[in-house]
Formats: sequence, structure tokens, C-alpha cells
Amino acid sequence: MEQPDKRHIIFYTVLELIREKGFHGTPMSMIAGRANVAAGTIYHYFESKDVLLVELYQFIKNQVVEIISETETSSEKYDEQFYNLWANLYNFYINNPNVLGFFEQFVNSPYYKDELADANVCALRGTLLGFFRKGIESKMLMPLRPEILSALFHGSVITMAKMHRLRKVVLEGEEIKDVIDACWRSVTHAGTSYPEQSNLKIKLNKMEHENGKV
Amino acid sequence: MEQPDKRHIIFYTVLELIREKGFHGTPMSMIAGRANVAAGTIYHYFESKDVLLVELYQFIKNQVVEIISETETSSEKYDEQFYNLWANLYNFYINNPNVLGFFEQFVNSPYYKDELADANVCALRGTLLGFFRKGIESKMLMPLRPEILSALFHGSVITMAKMHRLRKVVLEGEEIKDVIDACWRSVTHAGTSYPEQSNLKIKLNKMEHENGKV
DNA sequence: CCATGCCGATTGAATGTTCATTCGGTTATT
DNA sequence: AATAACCGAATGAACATTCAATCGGCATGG
Repeated sequence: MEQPDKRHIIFYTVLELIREKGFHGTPMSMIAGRANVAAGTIYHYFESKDVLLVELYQFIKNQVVEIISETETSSEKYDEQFYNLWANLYNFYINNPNVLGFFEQFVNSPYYKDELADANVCALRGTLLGFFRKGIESKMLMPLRPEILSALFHGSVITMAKMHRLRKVVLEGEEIKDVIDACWRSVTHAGTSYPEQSNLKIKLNKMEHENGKV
Repeated sequence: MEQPDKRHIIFYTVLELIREKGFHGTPMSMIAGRANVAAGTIYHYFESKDVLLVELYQFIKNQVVEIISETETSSEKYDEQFYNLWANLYNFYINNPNVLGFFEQFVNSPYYKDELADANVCALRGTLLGFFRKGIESKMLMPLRPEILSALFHGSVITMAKMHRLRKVVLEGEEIKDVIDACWRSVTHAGTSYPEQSNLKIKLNKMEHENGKV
């Protein structure tokens, strides 16, 4: 109830257009057209284009934080949490293919500077770092700085998701497990065992959609 | 002699501005100003802004191709080539911090569509794939699709370089070796040994610079 | 059950600004 | 002197944003 649906329609439209046309190349008029809304209406919901983009960024980022903390607070064994986290994030990016492109452009824009100090970013980083710190302390993971392990982990998710989006590498069947194995090997001591397949709980994480229109 | 220096000055200026201001947010007038050149002069060298950006992209991409094929055709042992490749690419991105941001924005722009079929991209992909195929055939690497190994490899370079640029993780001393070890573990069978430190030949890969100006 | 007034949502033409590009003229190079 | 490099004010198109006008639902009172 809080925010009418139109806000979200605009969000999804922007996401879509930015993937198609890039960060420039999507004027407000085009957003309005695609969202079946008058130009003025957008300004009823968002102060300016800048604000729209920043709020869209936060909207998505919160969903990522959600996924991480949900998976991270489950009570599974550490290695299972690790696998689930990888797979859940991967699925999120796969199922929301517009998100990665938007993120990359946002991060490289002037908007992002203000965001760096943002509380939620810290929450995100904090949660993930905590997860890896725990792994290091329990001698499960390599004794490297948690920032490094965290980067390797998230980097491999992002990379595989990007490959998927560009249709360069689409993981099939067992391959997704193979890749997570590789990621697990990279952050653990040689010889550490892999978790039982059967315990993994992987979610789809698709954002609700449909333009309201056809 | 072929292309006067001014072309390169413009290239580096654009690279710099795009990191600062983002892909939009850098008008031609600003490029001209920063490069100490009149607006019209840019059009003496480049047909349009679009062409300028595409040519800049190709200019940088060729340097990356250069690094890869140079390292790859050296006669070291496979594992040493692997380490050198990682380190050389990492150093290139570290020493040219404007490049990654530009790449990410370019790839997510409409310009990129035309580039996908480009011969050099195929050369790049081909070379790297060949390198991993070789590793798989010699049983050195895991029997996964070379595309996957290649993605994991390049992904970890890019991720660490990005972390460096954002000052989130700056690898110090032994850490760079630790990270390459991790990457090596991820693509090899458990128990495969690491190369001798002493044989590694790592280059700096800094693009020549200086604005011509202060 | 209708009439009236209220208010947020919505519209899209109009406005002013920013920007890529042009071009007539100037300077440097041969 | 001829050609190439360079300049920067002028041009016109594209764009973000504004705003006066309309819509539509809903509450009140007759």
C-alpha cells in the first residue's frame, strides 16, 4: 500500500531501457513512453532523474542484501551456506538480467560517490565479511583477509552471471555445481571436502514483474 | 608518425573524464577543455563522438590482446604462464585505473553491439580459450569447458583490480601470490603443485601517458 | 440517491538548457 | 603559396523539468 504500483512499473521500465539503450540513451520521455505514463507523472513520484536512478539502485541493492542475510542466517553447516549463497546470488542475477548492467553503469557514475558511505552498503559488506571471517576463524577457509575471500567469491558469481547474460557461457546441469566447487576450492585449503548435494536449498529469487501492460 | 600525438592525448583525456564524470556527464566541450584543444579539433581526428568512443575502445582492447598473446607465446612452463598471465593482466588494470570503468560502461552501451562480432574480440577470446584448452588436454586443469575456466580466471583478475581501484582491497606483498594461488587451485585438481616463485616474469604494463600539459 | 466540493494523480505542451556538430576563418608546416 | 592543423562562436536538436489544466474517486450533505 505504501508505494503505489506505478513506482515499481517505472523502476522496471528504467531497468529494461538501460539494458537496451545504456545509461545515456534513455531520456525521461522514453521512460515515460515505455511505462505508458506521461512525462510529468514520473516527477510526481521522483524529484528528478538523478533521484530516480539513486532510488532504483537502492531498491535493487536491498534485494541483494535480503538474499545474503537470509541465506547467511539459516542454520545449515558452513559449507552448505557457502554453496547456497553462491547459487542464490547467481540465480538472482540470472533471473533479473537487467540488474547487472544497471549496477555496473551506476557504480561508474558520479551518483555512486554519495552512495559509498551509505549504511546499506556497509550492511552488505559487513554481512558478507562476517560470513568469511567466521570461515577463517573456524579454519575452514584459507587464512587470507576476509575482504579478499569475499571479493573472490562475489567476483566469481558476477562473472558467471555476466557470461550467462551475454550468452557466452550458460551453465548446464552439473556445471553450476562444478563452478561452485571451483570457487570453494579457491578459498579453502587443498583437500577440504565438499558439502552433500542433497542438503542444498537453492531459491529462484526472481523479482515480481509485468508492466501492468500487455 | 602515422597518427599524431593529439589523438592519444584525446584518448587519455576521455578515459580520465569518463572515470570522473561517467559516460554521460562528459560532453565534447569538456573533453576539449581538458585536452587543451578546441572542440573543432576533435572532429578533425574523429568523425563523431560515437566513433571516438569506439576507437578508444579498440585502442585499449588491442593492448589487452597484446598482453595476453605476448605472455601466452612465451616458452615458460604452463603453470608459470598461468601465473604470469594473471599478474600481467592485473598490473595492466592496476596501472591504468581508468580502463576498467570505461570498459564496463562501453560494454553496457549500444556501441558494443556492433563490436561483438569484431575480429579482435574473437582473437582475444580465441587466444585465451586456446590457452585453457591446452591446460585441459594436458590434464593440468580441471575437465570443465574452457569457456568456464577462462571466465573464472579473467573474472578473478577483474574483480581484484576493481577492488583495488575502489580502494576496498589493495593487495600487499605476498597477497598477490596468494590470490593467484587461489585462482590456480580453483581451476586445477586438488593437489596440483604451484610453480616456483623464482621463474615468474611479471611486467608493469603501464600505458605511456602525460597530457602534453602540466 | 444525487449534487457538490475536495484532493491527489495524471496529462502533455511549453520552456530553457545543454550538448554534439558545423563552418568560416586563422595559424602552422611543407 | 598551398595544404594541413587548429580554433571557437554559431546552430539546431535533444533533453530534463515545469505547470496549468483535467481526471476520477470519495466524502459530505441535502
